[in-house]
Parts: sequence; C-alpha cells; structure tokens
Amino acid sequence: MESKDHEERRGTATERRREELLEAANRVVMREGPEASMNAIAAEAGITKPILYRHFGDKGGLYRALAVRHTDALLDSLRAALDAPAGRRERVEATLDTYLAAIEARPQVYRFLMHPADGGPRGEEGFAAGQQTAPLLRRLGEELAEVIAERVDLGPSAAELARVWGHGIVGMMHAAGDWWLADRPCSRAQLVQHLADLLWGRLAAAGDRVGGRAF
Amino acid sequence: MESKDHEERRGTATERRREELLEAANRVVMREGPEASMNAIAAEAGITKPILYRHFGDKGGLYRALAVRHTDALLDSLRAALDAPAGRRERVEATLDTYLAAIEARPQVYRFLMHPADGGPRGEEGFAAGQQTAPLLRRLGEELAEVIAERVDLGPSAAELARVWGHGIVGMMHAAGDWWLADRPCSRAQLVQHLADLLWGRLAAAGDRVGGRAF
DNA sequence: AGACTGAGTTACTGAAAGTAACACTCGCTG
DNA sequence: CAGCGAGTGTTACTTTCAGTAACTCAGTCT
Repeated sequence: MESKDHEERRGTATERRREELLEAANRVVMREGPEASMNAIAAEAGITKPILYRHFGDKGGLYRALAVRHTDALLDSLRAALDAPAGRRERVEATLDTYLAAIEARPQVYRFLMHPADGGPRGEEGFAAGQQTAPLLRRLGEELAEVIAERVDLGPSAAELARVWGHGIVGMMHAAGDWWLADRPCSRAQLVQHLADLLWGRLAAAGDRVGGRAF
Repeated sequence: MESKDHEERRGTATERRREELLEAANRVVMREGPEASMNAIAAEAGITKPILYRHFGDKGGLYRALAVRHTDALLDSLRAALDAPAGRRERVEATLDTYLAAIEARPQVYRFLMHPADGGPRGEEGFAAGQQTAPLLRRLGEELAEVIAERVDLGPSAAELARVWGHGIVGMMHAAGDWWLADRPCSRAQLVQHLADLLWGRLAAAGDRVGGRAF
C-alpha cells in the first residue's frame, strides 16, 4: 500500500512543522517570558493562532511540549553527572554543580520550567494539573530515587527511603539554587560544597554554639 | 484635634472592612482555588469589583494580603516547634511534622500559598515578582537560617553556611511534602523519620549496594 | 473533472482584570 | 439648616487574551 507510505511522509512532515512551531514558541518565550501570548507566538512563527491550536490543542499543550524538550535536555546532562565514574561525594557535587550551572546559564529557561502557570487562563492548568511542583522536579526526584535505590544499600524499606530522599534532595537543590540565583551570596562552588556538607550530615555533627541555646 | 480621633476611628473601620473582605476572599479561594475571579470574590463579599480594587489595588495586592495571613499563621506554629525545649533531632522532627501536618490538614491553603501565580493576568506577577519560589518558602528559609546560625557552631563562614542550609532544608521539606501529599506513599511519621535520617547523614554513611555499581 | 484533505485565514465569542464616572450617605462645620 | 468632603457603593465600559467557527485555497487522489 503506498497510502501507508504517503501517511508516513505526511506524518514526518507535520512532525517537522511541529518542531518549527516549537522553536518559534521557544524564541518568544525566551524573549518575553512565560507570559507570552499565543498571538505573539503565532506571529513569530509567521502564522496565526488556529494553527497553533490545531497542533497543540491548547496553550497548556504547547507549553507542555516545550517543557518536555528542555526538561529532557537538562535531565540528560544531570544523568551524565550522576553516572560519572567517581566516588559518591564527587558525583553528588558534580550533579549539584551541573544543575546550578544550567539555571545560572539560562535563567529564562529555568523561569519557564518552574513557573509556567502564567499560561493557562481558565481554571484548569493544562500544565501541571493537580501537582504544585513543576513536572521537571518530579521527574528529577524520581530519577534520583532510582539511582539511589539501585546503588546504595539502605536495608529494609529501601525503596521508600530512596524515593523520599530523591524528592527531598531535589527539593533542597532547587530551593537553594533559586535563592542563590536571586541573591548570589556566594560562588557556585561554595554553594555546592555547603549543600554537599549538609547531605553529609554536618548539621548533625556540629556542636552547639557557645553562648547560644542548645539546638 | 478631634479630626485625628475621627481619622483613627475611620481607620479602624476600614481596617475592619478590609478584614471582612479578606475573609470573604479566603472563603472563595478555599472553595474554588487560587484561580477565583475578582467578580466571584466581590460577589461573596456582597459587593462589586471596584471596592476590592480600592482596598487592595489589584489582584496581586489582595492575594498578597491573604498570603501574609496564612504565612504568618504557619510560621508561628513552626517557630513553636523549632523553639521547643528538646534536643536537636527532636526539634527537627517536630518542625518537619508540624509543616507536614499543616499542608495535610489544609491542602487548599497550601495550594494557594505555593501556586498563587494564577492570579495576575498581564505579564507582571503582582505576587512573587521576580522570584520563582513562593514568598512563604523564602521567609521560612531565612528564619531557619537564623535559628541555625544562632545555635549551631559552624566555624568560619557560619552565616553563609547557615543561610544555604536554611533554604536547602526548607526546600527539601517542601518538595518531599509536595510529593508525599500527592502520592501518599507512607505515613507522615515515617516521612519525618526518613527526612531526618537524610539530614543526619545516612546517605553518606550507607554502604554501596552489593550487585549495584558504586555510588 | 470532481471530491477530499490539510494548511491557512478572518472574524468572532467569552471570560477576566482593571477603570471611569456617577450616586448615596453620613458627620461635620459655616 | 445648607453644604461639603470622605467613604462606600454602583453600572457600564475598555482591553487583553484564550479559544473557536466558518471560510478559502492548494494540492492530491480516484
């Protein structure tokens, strides 16, 4: 059947078109932030709104597609850092540093991924329906949990522990990074050290401060 | 001058009115979520939109006022847990548990505080202008940093370290709580234990898993 | 040729934020 | 008492934006 071949060609053609539209959308979002209007995105792509809606359903769909791209890219570099041939501490540091370098280098992408809710107008958020945390953080947490469960000996209830830690560590990295990005209180390398120290139990090990109450 | 007395009375009257409006707004937001419209809030208060705008400037102003209330309330209970007369680990656990109990008991409030961006329509977000993280988390991080700096002996660069840890720990608590609230993979008490274990360095202390690669 | 498909358009609806201009009601003061 | 200033409130509007309906036009297949 050449109709199949035909459909295939058409399929890849619309795929390509979709990619073009996503690139245009990306340019606008990087330029104007997540509050870019569908009209602006369509104009950047040289077309008009209904086309966008045909391809992506609604604004949430477009933003979701855009987020998946960036999220995949970031996850790839993080996986590389996490899988590097080195000791545990070195790998934790490398992963933290990779994440921080990414958000430092492209704050617009970061803002879009973490704060996409400006898109959906009507009640339902087509983006992160139901959950508060950005999908990126959820995926990151789950991936980290897998790595931990796979490689660290945690005894009984290891799976549960690994998931809690995965999400917890990702949240720590995220919040510290967000604050650091806004305030810039220290160098990236120092921040990485401080966070790794925290994960290495320095809080528990430190003594009470003389003159202060016991903590 | 009795005009001063007059103004004072009027001042408290408008204060009272403002409180009433905030309570109405709160009812609507708790019922419909953060995407409640100004019309809906005005209707709940038995008035119309322009009154709200006179009192709060814009939607961001209203939401900010609402958030301050809830944030203050939560911060109070957290301070109590943090200041309880007990050992460090017990206090960390109590604080974690207090936070988790709060978001568990009132998920609508939680959703509003963490994800308020659905409010502002036009580019500028009147709520958390510039920063990604909800103001609640920033305040929490700063407060925790103060407590840590005040009570834990961290040697040189203690202030910097304390702030990093404050924001990091708050982020850990937040992300883990968010995930836990959606998935409910374990009891609250277990989650608290797992997170405290993480802060106590169990990740660094655990051995490599037999059969898995080194981590 | 004639029908079908899909990219594209114009022109609309509907919801929501925010505003302008006008009306009612006090309490005070000449 | 007249009247005025400050608040409270209203209706009716503008603007902006997501989303949609209905149409056009160009190929393509039978």
